[in-house]
Amino acid sequence: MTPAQLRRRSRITETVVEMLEETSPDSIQMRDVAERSGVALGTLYRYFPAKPQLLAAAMAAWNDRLSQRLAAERRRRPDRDARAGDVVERVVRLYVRQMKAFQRGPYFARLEVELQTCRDPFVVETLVERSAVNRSAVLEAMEGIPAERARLASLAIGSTMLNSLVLWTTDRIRFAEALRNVEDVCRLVLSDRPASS
Amino acid sequence: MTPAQLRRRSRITETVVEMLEETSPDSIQMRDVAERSGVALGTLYRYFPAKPQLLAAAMAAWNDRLSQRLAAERRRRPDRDARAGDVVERVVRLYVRQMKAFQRGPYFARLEVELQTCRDPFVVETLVERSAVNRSAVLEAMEGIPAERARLASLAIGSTMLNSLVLWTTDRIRFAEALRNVEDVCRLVLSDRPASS
DNA sequence: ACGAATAAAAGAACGTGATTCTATTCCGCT
DNA sequence: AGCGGAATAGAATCACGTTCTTTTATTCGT
Repeated sequence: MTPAQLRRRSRITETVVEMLEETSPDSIQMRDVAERSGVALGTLYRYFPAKPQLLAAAMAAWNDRLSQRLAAERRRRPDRDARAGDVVERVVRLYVRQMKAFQRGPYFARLEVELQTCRDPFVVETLVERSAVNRSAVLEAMEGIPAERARLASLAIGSTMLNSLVLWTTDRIRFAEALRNVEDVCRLVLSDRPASS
Repeated sequence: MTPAQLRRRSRITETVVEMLEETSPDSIQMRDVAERSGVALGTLYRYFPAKPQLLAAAMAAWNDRLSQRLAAERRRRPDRDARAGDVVERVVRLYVRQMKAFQRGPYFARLEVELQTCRDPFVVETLVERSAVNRSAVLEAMEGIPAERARLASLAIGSTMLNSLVLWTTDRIRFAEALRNVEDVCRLVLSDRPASS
């Protein structure tokens, strides 16, 4: 892929990211994406053979942007590092950060849900990659917890986060409740609790 | 609603349930539903103003059928009652049963996921109703656990179940793993565990 | 620097499936 | 009998993703 092509490609995904800041994934049309990113419809389809793949790529771009911001933040304030504080605190911080990002970009939350439930193999592939990256961050924050238990805990927390996003984006709960769900489940699965709490 | 209309309505939903036994929700077409249930397309739309509502109604019908079967089973084998065994056992039994039902009807699993992420207010309404019914069954099985903790536990387990269904239906894990996820999370959130497990 | 190849542009055309509309016929009721 | 609300049958509409066609740049090997 030539540099010009890479530029074109990322111009497209950036356009979609911009659009997702103000509209929902399913009201974004391929035509509009092509137009707004100054590319012909055929070209758009050369780069992204189907809409879900385009959206998945945009989601990945958004994610990368956030990771970079996170890394920069860490350099500035090492006290918020994934190693600061006790396990529960660290993990909560990690997930709360993700939730807050979704709060700022509700259409990204919808998209996340849509992609998670998407059967397109290409999309699944990008999901698997993203979850691998994510897993390592979570396991880092859970350092000190036995592997099997960490796996289960992150499954439970991740599932709760996704479910809370679903409930939030379908107006069944408010964002504050969604956030609290995630925090509470973190504590539930991570804290050693006395035999009768 | 006249009895004839009730009959017509349930003939439609039964047709959809039948179809869901062999095809995925999105390859079910409104035309076919109308035809197979011996009703005109316009009539179908009179009863169900949009496809998701029809699917939601079918899901509800399937659910009811299962609950009835469950109730019958209980009458026959009281040892499997929601009150038999310790808490963990009871809750596990409850969720495993649901998972197995989805295993038998994989397209219902897909539909469940699709409905959960659906924004149509009518669909959300039926979901809320179903979750209320479900909540009471879960709380019954969790008798003896403090209310707040029970709420959290069922949130975590329910979320894990949904997420596992998603992972399964998108071929990211096998059914056995999905099942194990749910069981393991049940144990994780329900058992009192020693301070260093 | 020249002529294939390959990529991009521009936009028309296609296809699918949900939804809506129209004209007609049927039923239950008084 | 006769009125009004269902139901029928099926055509018509519509939105959008996807594909195709034609024309115009680029790229690249030599």
